[in-house]
Amino acid sequence: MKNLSIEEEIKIIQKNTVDLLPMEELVAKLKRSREKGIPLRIKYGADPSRPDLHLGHYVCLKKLKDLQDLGHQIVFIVGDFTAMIGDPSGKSKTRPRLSEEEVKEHARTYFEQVYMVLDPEKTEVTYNSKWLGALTSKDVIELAATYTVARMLERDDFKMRFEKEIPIFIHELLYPLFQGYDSYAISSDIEVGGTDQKFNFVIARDIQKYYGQEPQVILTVPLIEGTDGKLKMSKSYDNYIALKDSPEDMYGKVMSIPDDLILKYFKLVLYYDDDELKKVEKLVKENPRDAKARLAFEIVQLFHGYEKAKRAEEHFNRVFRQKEIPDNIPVYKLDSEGELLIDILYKAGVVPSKSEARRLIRQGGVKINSEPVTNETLEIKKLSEPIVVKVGKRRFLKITPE
RNA sequence: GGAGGGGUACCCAAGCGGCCAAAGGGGCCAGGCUGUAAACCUGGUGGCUUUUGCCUUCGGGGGUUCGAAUCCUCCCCCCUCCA
Repeated sequence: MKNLSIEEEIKIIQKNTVDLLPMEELVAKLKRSREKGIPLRIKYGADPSRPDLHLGHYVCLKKLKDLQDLGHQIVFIVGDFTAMIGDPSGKSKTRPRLSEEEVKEHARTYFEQVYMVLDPEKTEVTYNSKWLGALTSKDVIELAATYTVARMLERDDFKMRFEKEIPIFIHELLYPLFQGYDSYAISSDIEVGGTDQKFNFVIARDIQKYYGQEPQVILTVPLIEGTDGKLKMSKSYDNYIALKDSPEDMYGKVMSIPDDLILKYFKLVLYYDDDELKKVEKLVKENPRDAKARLAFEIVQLFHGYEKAKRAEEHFNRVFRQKEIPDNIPVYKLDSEGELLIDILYKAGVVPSKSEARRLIRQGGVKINSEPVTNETLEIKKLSEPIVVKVGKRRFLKITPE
């Protein structure tokens, strides 16, 4: 990697980014890094409020991996202090603040997932409570004096909330400043994040300058839409594909994305280059379903390996294309007295309430051995052999005689 | 500190004494058509109950009333303008 030209290195860094600026500063940093043999410090801040990392995070992690492979130093900041504030970025609401215990717990599971992509040996990890917790009121006031309210309110999400008369709390205005202070605290050379972070990154530059430090370069990666194809992938929209999803779930979720997202996923998740993308584009036009199946396979393979991807694919074809029954389904042992079907579904946790079970039956969404159930009050009595109940498209329950 | 507007189900939003488990839209779920795509059509969307029905819900507490999301009162919260 060391014998790349700066142009080549920049090309790698630039791949799949939205912003990479200012370019001159990046060039200067890279040059100096080479001359002095000191890697650049790459900041990645994580708010440990949601331990489930998804493909949206992956796009970012992959970029960090590029930089790590180029020999730069990833500095991973767990925002344990800022998590107690709640990042207002892209939010329409104030985020709940986390307790210290929650943060610690979340941070642990966070790393498990991060190290699916990054090399733990080469990743520096730190917590921002280390320096933010040490600031005195006087320090905080000094920090707050670096920015004006008007500039802070220029931000899209604040502006939107302001216009829609949704509350903005003072602590939320402080958030970008603290995040900027993080950059100063670790001497960040480049900060990496989604495009929704751009504003925070820009503020960080000002703060670094204020404290007499060379400002960081800003690198943003695109946000990807979730399985609904509309909103950005996020746990709160429940449209995410988690890195920890089972191979089967992951495969199925990819298959449910809208067609016009296929190419984007190939590009951002699988990192296809332009030539490869052209071929995929052709396939998408000719046969979108196959293109998506390939996408699903390759994404599962990326996180779970070939064998499991293969199995996930077979599972999908069997259950959803041939409408057969999957092999691993929950089992419910029937009471010897016999029980109402709705009670069984409720007790087995297949439906959240008995009313829900009733509704589903009424609408033909419940099948026993492929036959729709029409009787809401169907009672399951002694069985000579197990029966399989299908609820909706993907919920199954096997009921066995005692 | 003053004046005004507002808080309704997952979200937006109507209702402003009984016909309100609460219009409409979005989302979501199920069915149809499909490729677990999109679009479209149909139905559903608090809980319990076989139907009747019962219970809990309209920021929170008290009250008026045969009866309250709707009226009164106190409290909490949000927004706007003025200071």
